[in-house]
Amino acid sequence: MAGEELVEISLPDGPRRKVAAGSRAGDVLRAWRPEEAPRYLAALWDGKAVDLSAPLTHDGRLAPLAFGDRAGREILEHSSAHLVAKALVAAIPDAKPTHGPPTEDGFFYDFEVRPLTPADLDVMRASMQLAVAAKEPFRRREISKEDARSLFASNPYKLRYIAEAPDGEPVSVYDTGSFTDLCRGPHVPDTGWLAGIHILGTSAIVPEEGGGVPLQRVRGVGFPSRAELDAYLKLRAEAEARDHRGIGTRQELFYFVDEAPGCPIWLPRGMVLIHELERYVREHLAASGYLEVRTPLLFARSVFETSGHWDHYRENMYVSEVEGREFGWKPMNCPGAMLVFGSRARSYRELPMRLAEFAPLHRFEASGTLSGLTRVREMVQDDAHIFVSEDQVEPEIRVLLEWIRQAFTTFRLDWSYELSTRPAKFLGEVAQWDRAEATLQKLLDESKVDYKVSPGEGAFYGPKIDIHIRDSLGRPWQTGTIQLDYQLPARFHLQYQGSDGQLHTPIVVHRTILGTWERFLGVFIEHCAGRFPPWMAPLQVRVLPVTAAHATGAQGVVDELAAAGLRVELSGTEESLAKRVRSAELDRIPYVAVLGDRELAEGNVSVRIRGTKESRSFSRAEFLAHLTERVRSRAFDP
RNA sequence: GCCGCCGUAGCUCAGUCGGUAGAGCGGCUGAUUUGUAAUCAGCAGGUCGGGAGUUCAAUCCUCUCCGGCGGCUCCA
Repeated sequence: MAGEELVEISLPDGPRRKVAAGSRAGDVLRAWRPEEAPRYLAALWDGKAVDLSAPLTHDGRLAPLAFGDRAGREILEHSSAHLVAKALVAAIPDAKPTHGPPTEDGFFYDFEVRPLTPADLDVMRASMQLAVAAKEPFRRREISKEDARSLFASNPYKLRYIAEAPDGEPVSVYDTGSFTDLCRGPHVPDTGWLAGIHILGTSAIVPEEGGGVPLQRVRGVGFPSRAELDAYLKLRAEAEARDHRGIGTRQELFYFVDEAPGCPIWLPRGMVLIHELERYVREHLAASGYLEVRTPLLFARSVFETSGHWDHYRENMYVSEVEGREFGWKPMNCPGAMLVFGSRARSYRELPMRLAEFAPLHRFEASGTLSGLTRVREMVQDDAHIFVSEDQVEPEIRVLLEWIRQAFTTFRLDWSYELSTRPAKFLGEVAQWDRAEATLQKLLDESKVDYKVSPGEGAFYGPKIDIHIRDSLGRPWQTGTIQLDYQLPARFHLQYQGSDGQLHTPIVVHRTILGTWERFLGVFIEHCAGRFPPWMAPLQVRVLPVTAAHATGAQGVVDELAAAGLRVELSGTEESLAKRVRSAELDRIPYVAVLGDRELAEGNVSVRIRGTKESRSFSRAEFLAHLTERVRSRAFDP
């Protein structure tokens, strides 16, 4: 071994080291920063993630990866998936592992195996903990494709991956104790790194390709330590406490009955939320040249045949038969808007013609997809259809993008954009689609926002820009949408007379801003944890007289605030003040005003503002001014 | 729709290894008149999601239907 070759390794921030060729990445990193090395779980070698045990055989750049790095986290999640596979195969030997990638916030591993029971998971958890304690190394081996084929002879999924690997090159496998998995790697050094592994659940999935054999997916998260897992589980439990379904019940906003699955029953307090959203949107409509219409909920089948819904959306529609004639419950407002535009001759002077409609829509969503308010069968959109000429498309959409920005900022939501393009089932011509997609893309680029492109996800009549917001558990939901449609106006034979005297077909921009009241509120309730901004709060002020002797004086304050249009109520005095304060706090009421001898003598109110423990003294006039300002400005916090 | 789990009082949940059920909160009544997150006492609420089967007996076991939850797929 004398006279061994040296290779030059460049480390982050510049230092270079000459080390023996074949030195392990982990050893070089440890020599470089011994105190931080225990956090390193893998390495980047010339930009490619490798095991710490990877030999460095040529000159190159080396950098450490820790759990805090995106790539490092993915390696740990992926290694956790391996540990799940090891545990599951140990528990159920004929299980066939398929693949187990990291995801945005964890990992999953899919298996061809009988449905898993909670007892299976208990067995797996115990076996995983044993493996963690044993610190079993992830040992990489490179073997020929032939050897791999015989090793995985009983697993068609692995055989397919082997077949897809380049010929003539070895494939890598990793041994973890007695378990061997085909895998490109890299992995954490040993299972001791997976002390924070946790199975979140299992579900059946139908693989995209393959012969329709359902697979069982085990989902989980991995952390380098138990403490980090506990912190994650605590955050998750807090997120679950914000679940809009629980808040809806506790605050009596809405509920569901078995007899109307997917159709929320809105209670008086929930209706306040809807009315405030409507008011908010209508203010914008009034300021932006919209006209509001109302069109039928039921249309004869022929209308939907014209619109294309009958061919393209029928499986999601409710249909009724009356006097032998088929009617469809509208799943969208577009057909009605088309009829309104076509109800008489139109001039270019009427464009852009912006028709808004807040009508109940019915969509038959598959039973398994329903989910509280976020996925329902009866919904109301803040919908509008804007009829424009070709040169009005871009300015109109620019205004919409700006309105979306403003609206979601008001609600302090994080939103993201998605550009969805031509689906497999589509109307019209490819060239027109391409042009429409290019227009939307250009406008998004121009507004300098990040967006994701989702090929094939467009509506059947046109491409769209969708807005997504996330619920408390991080699940994304589509809300606002801007859809560019060259198809429906033509199908409805809509025309307007241009300044050139010729007849032209208008283009339609379908758009919602908040999406549907239902889904928007579902997500927003979780976002604000039921602590609604004062302008939305079902009850804005509760006035608490200290004793019955103060009730009359308190009523005066209630009357004063109510006269100013505020939602205010007087509490009884049957319960202790402390109890009533607590109740108001639990009801998430933004302002609690206490009136006793002191306040009545001085003409003040003691106000407890939601989110603060101490009360603040206001004169009555100050309190009213404060409230009306917060409400009028639609401030997020009281 | 698919897979798994779940369904007990208005809400949150306990319980019965098969012998028709209990708590807390909420509600009602009474006493207390209260100074910023729970005053005390009493009372009323349930054919244990629906139906069928097994059994002397089913809320509990089996089947089925309905609904919910987590995923898959789909979507505002």
